[in-house]
Amino acid sequence: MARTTGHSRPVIKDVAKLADVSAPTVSRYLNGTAKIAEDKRKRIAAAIKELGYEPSMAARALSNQEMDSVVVFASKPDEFSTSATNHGVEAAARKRGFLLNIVSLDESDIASVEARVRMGLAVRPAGVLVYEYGWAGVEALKVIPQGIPTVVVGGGFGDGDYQVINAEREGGRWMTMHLLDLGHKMVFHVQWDQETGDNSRTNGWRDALKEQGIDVPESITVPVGRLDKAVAAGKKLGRRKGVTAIFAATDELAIAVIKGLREAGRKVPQDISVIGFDDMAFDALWEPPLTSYTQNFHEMGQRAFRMLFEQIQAKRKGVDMPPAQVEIVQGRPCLRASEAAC
Amino acid sequence: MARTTGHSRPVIKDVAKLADVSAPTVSRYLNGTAKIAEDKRKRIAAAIKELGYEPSMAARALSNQEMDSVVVFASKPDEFSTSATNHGVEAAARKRGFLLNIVSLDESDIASVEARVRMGLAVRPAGVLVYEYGWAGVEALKVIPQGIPTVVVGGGFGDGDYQVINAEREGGRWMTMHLLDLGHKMVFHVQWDQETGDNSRTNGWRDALKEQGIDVPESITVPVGRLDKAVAAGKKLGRRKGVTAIFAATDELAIAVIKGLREAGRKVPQDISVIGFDDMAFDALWEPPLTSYTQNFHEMGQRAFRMLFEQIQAKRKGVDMPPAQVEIVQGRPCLRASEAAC
DNA sequence: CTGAAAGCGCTTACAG
DNA sequence: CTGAAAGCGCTTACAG
Repeated sequence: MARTTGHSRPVIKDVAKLADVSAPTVSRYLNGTAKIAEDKRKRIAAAIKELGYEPSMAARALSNQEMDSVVVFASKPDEFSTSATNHGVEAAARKRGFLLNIVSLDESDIASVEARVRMGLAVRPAGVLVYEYGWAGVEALKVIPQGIPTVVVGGGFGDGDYQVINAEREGGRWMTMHLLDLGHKMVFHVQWDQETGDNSRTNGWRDALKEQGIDVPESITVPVGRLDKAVAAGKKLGRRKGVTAIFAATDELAIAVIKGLREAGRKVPQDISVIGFDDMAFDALWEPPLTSYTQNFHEMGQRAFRMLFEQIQAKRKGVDMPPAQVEIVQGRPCLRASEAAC
Repeated sequence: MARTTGHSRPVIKDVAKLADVSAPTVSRYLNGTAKIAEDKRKRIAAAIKELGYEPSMAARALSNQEMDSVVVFASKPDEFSTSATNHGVEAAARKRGFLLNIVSLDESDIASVEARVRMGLAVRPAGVLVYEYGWAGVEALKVIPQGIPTVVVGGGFGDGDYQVINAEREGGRWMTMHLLDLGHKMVFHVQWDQETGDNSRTNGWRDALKEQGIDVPESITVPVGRLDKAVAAGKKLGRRKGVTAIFAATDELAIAVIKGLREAGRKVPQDISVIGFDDMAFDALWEPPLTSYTQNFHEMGQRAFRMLFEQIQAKRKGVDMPPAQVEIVQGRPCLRASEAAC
């Protein structure tokens, strides 16, 4: 024998003995994998309760060849979108008795992405969720072996067979259209200078303009994180003729642009309307209160888990995988007071 | 036999066979638990590499009676403090080959806290971290059995044998002192109407005032989340004689107070200085740029894991637990332009 | 509906 | 330094 046993926590055998049945029967009871005689059911239930028995996930995992858990590979761990999505995933997973492992993919070169994926997979999770908010998610997808249930969260269309994405492009279109409806003849767009996917708010801006037969100008790009440059861009816009409406790709950008506009002597929203995107906590307190668009990351997380769970169940039952699907989670405009009719 | 084997992933036996040694030898190699002849080491290393072998954490956990993982019980999953701390924990855990499980404790009644703790413990994690930013953390602590390595994160002094907390009280003292140093004779304090622990910024405010021999007034409380009430409180303060400096317990509160002050016709910082706490993303963009105080949650998370890991190692080696300890993580003032000399 | 047996992939006391 | 054996706590094919 390896070491002394001295159970501190009850194991299935203890339950079986107390209920006067065999361990497999307890197992079947627990997993609903066979019918159990009513009297035995009762005795088992009572024994579990009396002992405070909780099955060992490790033992179960060893037997099942996989854990009742899912791992999320998160490309931008410090962002609100990530933590809100995580929370949604966790809530949905918990209902199914699944545990959540988080492994972050930030700040990593490609080699390290692979190492982290291997590490996350070492527990043999039943499935994985990859957040494709950043490039690291894309890399992770490449090294995750086939056959393990996967859903891609937050990418563009076509990045995976199973995806849940937010209606970002639609949101951008909506916001732009809103400005157009207010009578503005043109809406300018300021964005960070980084690649955006197909499903981007920026493309939504283009969609709206095209829909109205307006020639789409170049968007104004600002080096990532350089708020001062965004202020400068705002100032420049403020001096330019014919600028009456601006859709900023993020609230931060909107605020910086407003600052620049003021430096150029323009008033918001009287002279120029400015709206943002993301609905950050401070928007309502801003002067003027900033109109924005909110995305429902918590909902995304929940749906992503459910989509993953369907695959997991199909795999466990040995039936066909559900058909490929992409779910789109709607967001919602938050109208405040930073825009006005033209 | 239970089911057909058909190894998709290599197991220790495969490595052993390829390296022409026994499985226990591979195990000892992997865990450094015995000396291995040099030639065998080489063969084993080569075999592992060739096969792309990764030990099964589940099997290991079953044998070791515990998993190489830690679980965090997070009382306020949606807050920045939580996700930043998580990230720090995860980074430190990863270096030790430990996985992180997150179980959130929000929105739960007491009964559900207990169920979640049981669930989190079902994997037999090597240790647990409980975030005591909210009451749920306190409850969780009550139901976590003795003997499992635990560290309390973000509570007050004395909430556990092992704690890491931020220098919040000291931060509050520092901020208040800063205002006093600028020549203000009194500093008022606005806070949310919720219980704050011993280690609170509010107590730091009291500390500073007392230190300077100033009678400590009642702090001004605002119902949680009611920003409009905070604006009203600011307005009231603006009309009151002799108010020259306000330390708001959070940046949101500071901004709302400033709004109220302006409604009362006062200028910030010319007439009245206002500073916040937490250093939120928008502070620098505010008008005026808001002076605040930043806490290092990422660092807290890292230290918390390391403190936990020491206990885990002690327990595994069977040596004495490290002495009880509380580590304090320093924050840092972020001086901007919302305060001025009196 | 139910039990005895074997197996999941590791680790460790035991005996060289 | 190293191997054969037994055990960790479950699950499942097999045979009633």
